[in-house]
Amino acid sequence: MNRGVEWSIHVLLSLAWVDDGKPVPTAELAASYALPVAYLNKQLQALVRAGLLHSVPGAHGGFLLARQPEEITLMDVVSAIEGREPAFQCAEIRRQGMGEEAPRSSFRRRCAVDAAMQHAEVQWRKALASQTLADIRTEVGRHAPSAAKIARKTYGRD
Amino acid sequence: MNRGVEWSIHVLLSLAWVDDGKPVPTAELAASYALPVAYLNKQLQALVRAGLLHSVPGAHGGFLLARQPEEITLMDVVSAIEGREPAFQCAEIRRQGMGEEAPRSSFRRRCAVDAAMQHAEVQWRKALASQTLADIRTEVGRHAPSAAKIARKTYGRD
DNA sequence: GAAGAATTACTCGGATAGCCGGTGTCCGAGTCACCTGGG
DNA sequence: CCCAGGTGACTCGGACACCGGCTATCCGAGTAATTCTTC
Repeated sequence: MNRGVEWSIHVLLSLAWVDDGKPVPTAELAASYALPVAYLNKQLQALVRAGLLHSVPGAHGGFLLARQPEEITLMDVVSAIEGREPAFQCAEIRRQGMGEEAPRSSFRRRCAVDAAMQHAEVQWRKALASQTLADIRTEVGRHAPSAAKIARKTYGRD
Repeated sequence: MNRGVEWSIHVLLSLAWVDDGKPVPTAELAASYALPVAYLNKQLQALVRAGLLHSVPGAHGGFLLARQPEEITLMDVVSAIEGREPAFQCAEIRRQGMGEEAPRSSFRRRCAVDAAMQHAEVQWRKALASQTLADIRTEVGRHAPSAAKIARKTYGRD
């Protein structure tokens, strides 16, 4: 899985903690987690295209959440970075070879291998879609209440 | 996801259909699905290392199942080809930056982001582990009963 | 005709290139804040 | 003192290299069947 997924989730969490209406530039976000600035910016652009972030160009610009944390799921983040195509892609190799002896009707139904693999992938997607940014924010706040305050201080919001 | 996963599942299914104790060479398996012979052989070697296949060297050699189809899950196949490391790997970037201001105790518990991602991945693994080769064989046999016969004929077992 | 050894054909196994996508970097377009000069 | 224009700095956005892993291929090691020679 792409590295940008982890980066994106942490950055979105930071933006959820700040939440003062002012955009946060990539440089500050990158410094918070010791990440390469330009490459993180590339990932954030993907989040903008996916509608998760809103970008403000120009001086004192930056990024801010485009939706409420309750409306952003982990599935949204993964889809934005990794794309929406399934990891397992059936190439229908069952149709090849076999001397073309199999009757056409055999291929009416979906490939059973594909169905089984997609079923597992759906379970994964459902688990990701059921967890929102707000959920994680709450979970972190329960065991590390200082995280939010540190975030605001790091980004000079206090 | 690696192409070899799809290939492996179909090949293992074919071997489950033949099931006459005689090994099937890579060349015949590859011809069945119009796959590159040498590369398929490489994937099958991975299945041998994982204990799913048994290889017979020399003339009239080939591969045969090392376990009963009921004892081979899709998780086994995916692990054999893709490895056992999780797709999402937490780099603990939360520890970086932030000016090292966060108290050590904050990092005692596992990273919430990692926990959430791993939870989803576990759902995926459970779905894969719950489906065996025998299940898929049954499913295919229900809607395409000729598959088994064609397989045996293709590999010259009739 | 039978037995044994050499030969041949066949198959797995690992070592060796090619290529695509993720990773990382750099520079230009656009925007805002600040400074300066004039009224 | 107030305002307008110009200047500068800052940030996003897309275009340009680099690299590791998947993809693909080839050749050697090992084995079984076959053939030939000899008794």
